[in-house]
Amino acid sequence: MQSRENQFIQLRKQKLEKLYTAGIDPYPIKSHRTHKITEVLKGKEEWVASGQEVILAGRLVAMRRQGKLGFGDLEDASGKIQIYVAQNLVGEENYELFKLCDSGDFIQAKGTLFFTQAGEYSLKASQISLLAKNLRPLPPIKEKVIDGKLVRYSALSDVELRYRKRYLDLLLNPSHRDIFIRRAKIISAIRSFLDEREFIEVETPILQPLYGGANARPFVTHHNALNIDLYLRIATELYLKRLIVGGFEKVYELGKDFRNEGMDRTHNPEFTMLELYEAYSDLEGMMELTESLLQCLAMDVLHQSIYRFKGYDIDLSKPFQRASMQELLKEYLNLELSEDDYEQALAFCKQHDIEVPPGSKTGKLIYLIYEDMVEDKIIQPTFVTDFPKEVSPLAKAKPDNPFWADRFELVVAGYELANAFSELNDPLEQRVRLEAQAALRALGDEEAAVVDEDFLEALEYGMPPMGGLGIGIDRLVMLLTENDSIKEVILFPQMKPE
RNA sequence: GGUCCAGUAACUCAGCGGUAGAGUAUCUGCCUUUUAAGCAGAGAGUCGUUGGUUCGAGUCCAACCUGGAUCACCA
Repeated sequence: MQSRENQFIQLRKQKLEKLYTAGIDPYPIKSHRTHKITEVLKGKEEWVASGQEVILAGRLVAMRRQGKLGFGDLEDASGKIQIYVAQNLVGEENYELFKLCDSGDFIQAKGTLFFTQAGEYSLKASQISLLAKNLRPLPPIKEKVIDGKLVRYSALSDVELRYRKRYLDLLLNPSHRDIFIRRAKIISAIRSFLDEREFIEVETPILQPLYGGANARPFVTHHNALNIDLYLRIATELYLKRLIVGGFEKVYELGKDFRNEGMDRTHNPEFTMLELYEAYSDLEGMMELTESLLQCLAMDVLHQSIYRFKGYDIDLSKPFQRASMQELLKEYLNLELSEDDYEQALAFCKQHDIEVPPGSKTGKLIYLIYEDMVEDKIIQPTFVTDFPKEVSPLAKAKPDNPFWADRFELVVAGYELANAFSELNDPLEQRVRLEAQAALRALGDEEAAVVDEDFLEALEYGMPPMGGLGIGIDRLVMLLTENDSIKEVILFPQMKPE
């Protein structure tokens, strides 16, 4: 007994045979499109009046045949139009071809534009031809425009199927296509913004002999010719800084990082990061840059600076609020902690079931409390400043109190969107910090950083003072497309094998 | 990893102890201005998997698989 699906496919294959018998190539090498559909959708009356013949091509997404005439909906990437195919216009032979067409086929239709009796703007075909036969029926989608709103009577909504066979999702759910179009616009706008400010886009190794620049467990792979293990990068930071040592003043990289950790609504094992470094700038400069960038994205992509996300009105017009971590603990938890309050901080963690990794000192505890109990409550764009130095091994300490690092994270709608600091350029101090991380590793913290001697050597040659900024692009896209799952903004999210 | 929810026809779902259902899709017939086309008819499901309870299991129970939500860790 054949599966139902195979029976569907068998039927289509029988049609293929009929096409071959009729001497029709179901997969011809050339198409002859003269216009994109969107082009004929502009100036409809003029097209109709001119009687100009056009050839449109696309996927047949719906068929309404009735006797010796029929209608179909033809869709290309630019739009959708109805085609009208009548036997007395295309001829008996060509009409037989139309009868062998299924929804899902790619076809091209030659003809002129007109309005049907029902008033729908359509292509009146003088000839149709097949461009690519569909063998596997698409899930049926019925839709109708009521009061200007598109009503769908059924849709591909199975989340797993949507992610595993993303092409079907994109094909059948046009609004999901729009998410990725917007993603592309965001990335393109970021590039323009940085290019205009004279940043140089660079590419640094994804395969690295040592990993660094963040706290995370890496993926390990093996290079056969060198017979060494290599790590997939967890961040681009240490290589970009080497470039500043090498004389570049403004660099950025937009690319994938890889972290061997859990997956959930906000984490995919590979994700897209923007990192940039600007010599002679500082934290203030990074704030200005971040504000301007987000403002620019809001206007270029959203065309407005205030928009709804998860029921909140998010206002991306600058300047953003600023608050130190200490101030936020006071504001949200009525908790006053400073560098000497280890016991108090520890007690608070225990009281609120916050897991404390071995080797944690006061700074780590303050950071844990903030992350656990404050971060997700911050809705409007806020620069959270003054992170404990203990959790910022690559950032400069604040001159007035070296317990704190000159660092900020930008939090929007409870998400950490950007992370920036005045980059540590003192090679001896950097060594001490990395060795402290190594000590944490020895205590069992698998995410603590490793000591990168080559990086330290580069710093010894001298690196100017500078500001650095990292922005998680997937989360940014989530925010600007109003999605709260990272899988919705990644075309092919990581899934368990079937 | 913990907890909760879900998996029935190609799609969306109903059925929750007694012979597997609907709409759409598909196939056949009719139909020259339809548009969720229409009318008439037909075919189509190991009811996620494996066990168990029962005279009898999509239906109850258990385990497992897959996914989603949520909590814990991280961007």
